[in-house]
Amino acid sequence: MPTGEEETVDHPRRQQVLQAIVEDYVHSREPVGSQALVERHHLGVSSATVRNDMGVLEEEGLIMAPHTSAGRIPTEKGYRTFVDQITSLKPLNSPQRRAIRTLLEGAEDIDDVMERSVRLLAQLTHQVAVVQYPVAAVVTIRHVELVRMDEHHVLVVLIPADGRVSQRTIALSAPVDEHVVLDTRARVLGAVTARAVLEAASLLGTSALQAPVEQRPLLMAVAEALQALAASSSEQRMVMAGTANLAHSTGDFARTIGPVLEALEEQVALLRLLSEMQQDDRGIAVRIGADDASDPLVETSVVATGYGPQESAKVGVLGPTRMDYPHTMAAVRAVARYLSRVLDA
Amino acid sequence: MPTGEEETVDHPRRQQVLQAIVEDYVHSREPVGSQALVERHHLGVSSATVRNDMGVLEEEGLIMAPHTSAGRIPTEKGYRTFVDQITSLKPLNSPQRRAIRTLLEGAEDIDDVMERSVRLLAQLTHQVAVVQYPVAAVVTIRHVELVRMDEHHVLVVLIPADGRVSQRTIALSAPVDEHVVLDTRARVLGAVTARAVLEAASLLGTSALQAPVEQRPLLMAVAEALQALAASSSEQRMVMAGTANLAHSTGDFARTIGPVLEALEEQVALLRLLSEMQQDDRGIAVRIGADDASDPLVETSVVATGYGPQESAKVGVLGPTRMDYPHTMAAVRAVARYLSRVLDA
DNA sequence: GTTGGCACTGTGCCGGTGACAGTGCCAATG
DNA sequence: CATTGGCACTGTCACCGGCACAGTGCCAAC
Repeated sequence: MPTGEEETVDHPRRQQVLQAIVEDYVHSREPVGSQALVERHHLGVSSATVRNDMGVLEEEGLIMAPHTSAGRIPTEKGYRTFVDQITSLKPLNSPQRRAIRTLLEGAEDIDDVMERSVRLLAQLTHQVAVVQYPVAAVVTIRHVELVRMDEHHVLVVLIPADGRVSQRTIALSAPVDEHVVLDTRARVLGAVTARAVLEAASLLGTSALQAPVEQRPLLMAVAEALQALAASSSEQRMVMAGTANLAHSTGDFARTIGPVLEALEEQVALLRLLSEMQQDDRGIAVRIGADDASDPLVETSVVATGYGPQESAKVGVLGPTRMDYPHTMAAVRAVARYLSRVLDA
Repeated sequence: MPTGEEETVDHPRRQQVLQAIVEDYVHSREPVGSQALVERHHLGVSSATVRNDMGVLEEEGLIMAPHTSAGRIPTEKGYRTFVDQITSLKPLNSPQRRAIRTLLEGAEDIDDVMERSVRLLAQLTHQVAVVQYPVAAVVTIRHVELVRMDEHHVLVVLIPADGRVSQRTIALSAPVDEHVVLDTRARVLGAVTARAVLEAASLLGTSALQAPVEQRPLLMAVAEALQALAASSSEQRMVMAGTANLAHSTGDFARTIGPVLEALEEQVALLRLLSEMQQDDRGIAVRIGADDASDPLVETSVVATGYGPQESAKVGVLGPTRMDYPHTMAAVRAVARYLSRVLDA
């Protein structure tokens, strides 16, 4: 990096100008000019000086002008450095905090908690909110129920101690009798109750060899099912709310709403995206725009953070790149904290 | 009704004109004029005659002109009579039928069936599709599991014979011990297994009186929970897909997309709407537009039908009033039939 | 009842014009 | 050297008149 050119990062006023541009643009949705800047923010200089600074900022690729004689709007890189220079998030105001507390503490079960959190976050940020179900830690099995649906299908219901019930249907190539299912059920119950899920799965696999031959296929299948349930259990589930907020963002974004909605329906991809995002030192991950234009999430940003055990489950917000980052980050963090607290209790 | 005026319903060519207008408008999204009409559809008359017919249709409120010298577009009432005059739905073409069959028959469990159906229907119609979970008929209880979460909360898991597992957390005012939960669990299991859900609930309520006093509050609560589960079980759940298709509908509808998305998130209201719709003699219910403008679903239509036992669960499609009704109706009916078949097996 | 003809009308599409906002540059200043 | 006021330059937008166009409504004729 040539030392001859001064970096904006080391130039307080230019930083301030960038910040002012971002704030004004986010709030007005219109390109912001030098004069409007000196009026609204009391930087102690004239508009000409600001123009010079804006020229430098444009060279650095932090802002751009839609056309020759218009104001400037932040680029993705501009948002990036704006977000990076935020050191402290101002906490939510007390009515909002109270809303979070009363809402989340009134929840009845885990589904209710998820539902309420995601709605709350959507309302707080006026964006699309997503909350991933917390990962089931290593929990012990409370009960396993086998239900014979027809001669080729048996339903496995897994009830762990934490109440996060899950189920899976297994298909058998050979028909299975009701009494075989019942016998197997008894054997399974005896073997796995009070054990950890994964441990139980392998245990069943080996114990299948000592079982009567007619139970073996079913036992093997149950072991497999348990393994699958343990692996892909509810951390692959998520709830979402506030998609209607996408419609509020006018202008260009209205044209990108289609791809975004599609992306939101692909929950698998969305979950992957959330878990791949790297949290920064503030404990919040912010993804701004997309690297290539083929990405359905062009012009949209994601603000996310973890919560729960090891912050492994994600809670996040998705909206246009032109969003109120400080507020969104504060809201996401607040909801994540309350979620962690509620789940811990 | 004055016999002097002839009703369009009894006037074959006017019906034909209405039909042609609807078809052209749905496909072109532009007001359709008299000349274009005689060119594309071979009605054996001149454009002037068609103009006369259109005049009558407009008087009857079936079509309207956006302004003096433009073509006509159907009104909601126009769509209504258009839909009503459809007597037979032409079945889907064979690739589409094959797609339905292979997709639905490859499903693993009930959730998978729902998920696949709704995606399929969305893709088939290019609209938003919704599928309600089939109502649990009067099924017998396979198993009930009680899990003590903390001293004030117990999770009730209900496993009916049809595999439609459901759960509910109950809150107790007085703390409850682990061994009380276990004892109660045994009592509940003995009392309710193999009984119908509702029957079991009332049974528990009465038998609570003979139980040890420390079990009574829990027993009562469990009875309540079972009752609630039976009433509001999974028929209150639904899946949805294709919201991105809302964005494709350009023009005015783009402005109505916000309220529609909001309405879609209010699943309770949506389910109520679906079940309140009256199926006609073809077995399909079509709601066109909203009666009053305050309804979020202005300019949107719903095509729905029932499936499963007594056609009690609903499957439907939601889109702009300007939609391809015959095709949508055919697709909805086809998916509903395959759903009924798959669930029956 | 149907048809050709014709006047009428609202819309969309130019091309031109003026107000406006905001820039870039320059010369002057501390 | 950073800052400043001044000024010419330049895209955008809104407005306007004219014009082609699509489509209607009406009428007289068949």
